[in-house]
Amino acid sequence: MSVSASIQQLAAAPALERANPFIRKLERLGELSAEDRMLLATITADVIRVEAGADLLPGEPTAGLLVILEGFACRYILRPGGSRQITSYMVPGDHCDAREPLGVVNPVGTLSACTVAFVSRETIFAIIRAGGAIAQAIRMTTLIEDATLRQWLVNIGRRASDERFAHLFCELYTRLRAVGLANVDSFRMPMTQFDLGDTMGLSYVHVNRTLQSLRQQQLITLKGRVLTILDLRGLQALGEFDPGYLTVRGRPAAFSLR
Amino acid sequence: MSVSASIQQLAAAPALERANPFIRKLERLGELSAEDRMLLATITADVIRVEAGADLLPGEPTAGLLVILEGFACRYILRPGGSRQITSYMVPGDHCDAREPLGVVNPVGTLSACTVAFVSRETIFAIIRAGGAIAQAIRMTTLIEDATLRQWLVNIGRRASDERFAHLFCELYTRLRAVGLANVDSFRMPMTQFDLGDTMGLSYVHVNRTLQSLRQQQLITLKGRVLTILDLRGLQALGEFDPGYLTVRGRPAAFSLR
DNA sequence: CGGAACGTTGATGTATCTCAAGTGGGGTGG
DNA sequence: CCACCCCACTTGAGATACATCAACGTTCCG
Repeated sequence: MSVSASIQQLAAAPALERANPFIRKLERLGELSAEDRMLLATITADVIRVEAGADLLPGEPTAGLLVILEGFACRYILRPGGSRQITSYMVPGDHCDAREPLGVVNPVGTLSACTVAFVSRETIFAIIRAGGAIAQAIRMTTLIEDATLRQWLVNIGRRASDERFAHLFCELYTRLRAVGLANVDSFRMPMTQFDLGDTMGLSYVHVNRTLQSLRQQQLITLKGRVLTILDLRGLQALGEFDPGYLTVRGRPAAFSLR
Repeated sequence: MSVSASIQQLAAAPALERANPFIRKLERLGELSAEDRMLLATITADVIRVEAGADLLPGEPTAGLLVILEGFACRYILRPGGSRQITSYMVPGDHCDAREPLGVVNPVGTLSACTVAFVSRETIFAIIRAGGAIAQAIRMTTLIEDATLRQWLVNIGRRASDERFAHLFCELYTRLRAVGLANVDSFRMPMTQFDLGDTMGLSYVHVNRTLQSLRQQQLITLKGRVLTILDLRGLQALGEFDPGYLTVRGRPAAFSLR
């Protein structure tokens, strides 16, 4: 063993924390202590690997929190006729409540192979009860999710197809950058055009034509599931994208009503 | 003063509670004690009257909770070009957080004249902290709102215009019945066809034609801002409406992650 | 009685859907 | 290593739901 190897080993724990997108996300939303980060690393250490196109819920009946560590998942609703509406994307670092307290289920499916952690109900309740920085950060995520959902409503309800994708790509770019999963101008986007259609309320044929239009407008390239943003300003302008809804304003309040 | 007058006075407090839609809504979502109901009546006693077309936020900078007691309001998002997307309706009994912790505002506007109560941040925080039935019920409302938003996404993203309205009318009927503001087959629906268009992502002209289609299908009548449901089963079938997302399943969990 | 806001109707344009037939690439089995 | 296959992507043509523009009717209120 060389000296450099032992140095690497010493640095291993913080490096793992940096690689854990759940920690990376939450530390932007609250002042996490070293213990908080350690705790988050511990409770998400037990992971499951699932393939693309799998349903994650209802899975573990006693589970409290489902955390995506790698890959893309989504929440969706199926219509009786079979058509599907994706209601949110879950990218690494995102989580959702694995309970179903309402009389209707909102399934979670994978859009790519995923690494997922389940945090038990008892564990997460204890953390929430303690009311520390983690609890605060998790409350912030629910506000951001709510705002994101409302933005999607504007997107689908009021914007033309190319504007919808411009907005979506800007949102994904921002979210993925926040957890270190986007390069300067590109990121991996594993969903199919079929999935994109179910996200935007469009047919997959029209998705294809819209993407071609965005390519022709010199805004993006998309090849082999890698999206490259050629003109970020242009894409933001077309999608009317303002990242404000994805970030907390100033110091987060000590309490949230949720 | 007659005897009957004093009897009426004796009965006044419970009668007021029954008339308070905030209490009526929350008591369906948690086991409120008599003290809880009294407390809710007290904290919403200080009301403001606002006309239609007014903005409610940002209004009281220190406010914690905005509660609609009479009338319809909505949350909406304006696009730079001026077009509007309504992201949720607020009917009597509904509330929202009057804070704006995110870097983007989501205004609340009235769709009719409204009676509104502001509950101070300190008051509501104390209630949330105490963790009683009221806190529990309020947490449930956020779950229901989230589920409702996702249903709207399906509505706008995947359903034809007549199906959208069928779903919306079923939802409103269910919500208004829960607070005693719908008759057996009709309720007051004060928004204009313009507002309905901004809700469903449709032009107001198409709203008008869609409503005519629903009338022609013998499903509803709509005159003078009163919607009458002629065929509830038919309307539910057309809108694929399942009220499950508006109700808690079984006994609400003692804790919610939110 | 007049005006403003809301609702209705018609004509025309267009974004998006549906149906249908390819193309391309990456994995698998022979 | 090649052939094949499957799945995603692409392209074309025709249908349609919805938007836009413009005019007119109606109701309500001052």
